[in-house]
Amino acid sequence: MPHAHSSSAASSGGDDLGSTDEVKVFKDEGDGEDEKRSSENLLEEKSSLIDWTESEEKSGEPYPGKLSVKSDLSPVFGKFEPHPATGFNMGYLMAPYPYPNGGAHPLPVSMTGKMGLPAGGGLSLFCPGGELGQPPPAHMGIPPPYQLDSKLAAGLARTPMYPFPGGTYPYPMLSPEMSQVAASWHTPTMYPISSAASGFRSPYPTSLPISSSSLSRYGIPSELYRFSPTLGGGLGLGLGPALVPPPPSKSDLDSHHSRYARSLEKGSSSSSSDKPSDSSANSNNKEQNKKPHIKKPLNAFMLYMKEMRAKVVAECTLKESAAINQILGRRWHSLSREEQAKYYEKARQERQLHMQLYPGWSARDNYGYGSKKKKRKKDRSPAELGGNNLKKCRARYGLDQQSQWCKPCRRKKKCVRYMEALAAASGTVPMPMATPQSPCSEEDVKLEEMSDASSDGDADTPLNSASSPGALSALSSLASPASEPAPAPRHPVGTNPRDANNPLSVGQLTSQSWPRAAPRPGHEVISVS
DNA sequence: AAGCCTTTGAAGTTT
DNA sequence: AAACTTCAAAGGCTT
Repeated sequence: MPHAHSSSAASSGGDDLGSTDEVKVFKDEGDGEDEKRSSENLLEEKSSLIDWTESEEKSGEPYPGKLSVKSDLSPVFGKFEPHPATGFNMGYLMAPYPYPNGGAHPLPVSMTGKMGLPAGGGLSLFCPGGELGQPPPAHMGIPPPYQLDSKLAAGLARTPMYPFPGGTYPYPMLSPEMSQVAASWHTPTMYPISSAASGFRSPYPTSLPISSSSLSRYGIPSELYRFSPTLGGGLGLGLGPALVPPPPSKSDLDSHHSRYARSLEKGSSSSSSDKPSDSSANSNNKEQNKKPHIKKPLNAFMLYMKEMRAKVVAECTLKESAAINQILGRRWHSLSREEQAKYYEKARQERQLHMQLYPGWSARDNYGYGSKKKKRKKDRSPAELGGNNLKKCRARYGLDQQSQWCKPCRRKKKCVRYMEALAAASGTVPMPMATPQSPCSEEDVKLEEMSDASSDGDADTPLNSASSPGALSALSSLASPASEPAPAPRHPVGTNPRDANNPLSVGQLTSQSWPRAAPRPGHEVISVS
């Protein structure tokens, strides 16, 4: 992520751990020190998380003292210290960081009323007890745009797909240990589960011992490993070569690769992935065109997303992956280090297993896979980007009468939602929500453009001019209209954003995934005329 | 049908 | 070395 790098490089001395960089993005001049401390803490913590797994990997000594959570060498990977009823697996059902207003969401009750949302308790904005149970960055003072999806509002009545209340675990017959495993099964069941034969689209229960989940992902029948006396128990210890069962024969792998590749081909649904090819000629062509594709091992966040997505979908009534991913990104940041460590460790094992299975594989192999790789923004010509940006911006003012969104605006929904958020935050009468007559406002357009310019990393774009102290304030005024009181301090003094006891800190911590429309330094507001 | 969106992280490439 | 890019998952949405 270019913006991540740029910001981290500018502020953290290059220790790019990705997720913390933008914590600084919204910092106030006044509390820079605190923020710096917080951010450094984050960097430190996160890097220690990584070091922790890496050092273990290198030393062969399991978790040399940094964390005790892996002291249990149970065959069930991920058997960390059990969480209470609101622990990791289910903890998101309860807002871990209650809002000062006592509600389950960050908006004042009065504001929810203005937004036409149910005021008070039970149902938080759109994501009961879930992501939206976490405070937004204090500087915003408004709920995340995705909360304001009109679709979401329409979906408020949706029955949770996971109706069991927190604390009532759906697997009462299982031992606590197995319950944890079962919990990890829970999410994947949200997805269509292919047959074992089609295991390439397996539910991939990432909390399961890697022996089944990862193997199925890589197309290796778990049966090959299931009875390994070492693999499961070794998971917490890292997978030394001795612990890894002999990989399948080359023919096995080839077969699996092919299946895997087929099942993962863009456009081929999981349901059809294992059907015999209707046309052998077509099949052959495809096979020729697209070499067996060994996918990258999932990183920690991907594993987390895979595990949590369905739950978020169920809770928030959102279905769009982009919005879900934003939520998951925030949740990821709100995880404790132990919780994140679980996923870092899983990811490490994923990589290790992947290495064992595909010794010669390189991520490079997948570059440009299937030639599908779209013409990314940054690959586009200046004419496509910078040169036309202003035109695009102008075009954004045009209305698409058939659509409820501005047609030229890529993040249409967000535009509308952002406007709604602004209206709600300012206490003004919201503009018509998501009606065919609702354009993106100028402010919205500016925010979108700045966001685009930033994420595009397009230095030639006029929007991406040199950084200016005025940009932040200008944007601040956009996010927080003049009629509104000044936003809360972005970072409370002396708080560690990672500190779960610090309710405000979480939102700041997660500001990276917080609204794309949010301002970033280094981008001036320019008027689009 | 192909690509976008959106997230973080790993690993690759480029500067 | 730092910056930048690609790709992992996901599914609704747009073109």
